Amino acid sequence: MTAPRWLDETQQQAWQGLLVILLRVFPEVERTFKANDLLSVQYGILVALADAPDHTLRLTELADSANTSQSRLTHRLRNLVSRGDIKLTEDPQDGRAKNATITAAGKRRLDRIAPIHAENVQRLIFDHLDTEQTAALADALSAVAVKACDHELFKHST
Amino acid sequence: MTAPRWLDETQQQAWQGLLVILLRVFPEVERTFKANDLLSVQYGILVALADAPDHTLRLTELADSANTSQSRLTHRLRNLVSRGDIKLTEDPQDGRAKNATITAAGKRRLDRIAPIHAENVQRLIFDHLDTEQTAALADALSAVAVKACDHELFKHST
DNA sequence: ACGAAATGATTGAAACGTCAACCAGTTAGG
DNA sequence: CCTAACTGGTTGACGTTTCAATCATTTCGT
Repeated sequence: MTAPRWLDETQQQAWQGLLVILLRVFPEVERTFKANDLLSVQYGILVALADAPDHTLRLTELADSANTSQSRLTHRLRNLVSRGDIKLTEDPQDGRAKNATITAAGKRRLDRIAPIHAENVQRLIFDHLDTEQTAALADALSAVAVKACDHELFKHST
Repeated sequence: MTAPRWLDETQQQAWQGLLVILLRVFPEVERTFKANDLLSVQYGILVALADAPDHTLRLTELADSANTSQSRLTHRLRNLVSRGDIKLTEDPQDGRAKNATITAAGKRRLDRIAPIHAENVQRLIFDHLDTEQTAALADALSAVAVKACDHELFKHST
């Protein structure tokens, strides 16, 4: 085994910032969603479908778009389907697969909540950053995000 | 009501990055903690105590240091105490309050896991950023974090 | 074509987080 | 003093997340 790669001071500051956002900011965002009978994950699901061609996505693709596990998707889909925000249809090509489609009602709910959510994010995050900081943040975070979506990364390295 | 403050393209990119980190990277970090009989929240608790003068903190301060609610702290403290990583003592000054102290065993567990965690964070986050990006990230995130810890922010504005 | 492996999706149990209600001890007002 | 309001902390119930096990369907190897 080699020497531990400790975080330097700057890295610690960045990591601590992420922790604060995870543990303080996101829960606040979640509370707003809950006040509108939604979870942030469900919001992500609705957004992914609204942006998809034909308002439809195979469940596996949907899970990937919404950054969730399949099982979490199944669980969260339950209420959305029973409530009529999303419709499920079996894929004619592949007997295992299902397609999810956002309904008009689902689209309406999304449109109602989206501006509230946007305001929330502005208030909690971007109101405290100038243009340069925001650009730098987008640059750094998307670099990390791109790699995180390369699933290779998660097959523990040697 | 006024016009919605939609996120511009850069802001969306930044926000999407945060979501990927929340929904993909943090769970991966959490799995590593779990493999060592710990939750990330508990790790935060142990770190806060290890860094505190006398290895001791009042529970309210501990909750704040670890970015958790009091009730979550209580719940997560249970195992840590019963397992001997932390000791609770009643405050002599204030009959309501309690102090938490990290024990030698707790410190040992922390020291065992810290390097694994550091390696994980490097691999998942900082290995994909150069020095400038890391500095910019630290700058922006800590600006957001500082504000998030001003609790005023969370008393929904008018 | 036939069985084995892989894929798409669901299930259920156990652990976790949240929230509101609560208890106990302390502070402050009259 | 005595009670009301407040603070520190705990509890329990409910909904969510995770994880491993499962089922059905499709693909692959030979």
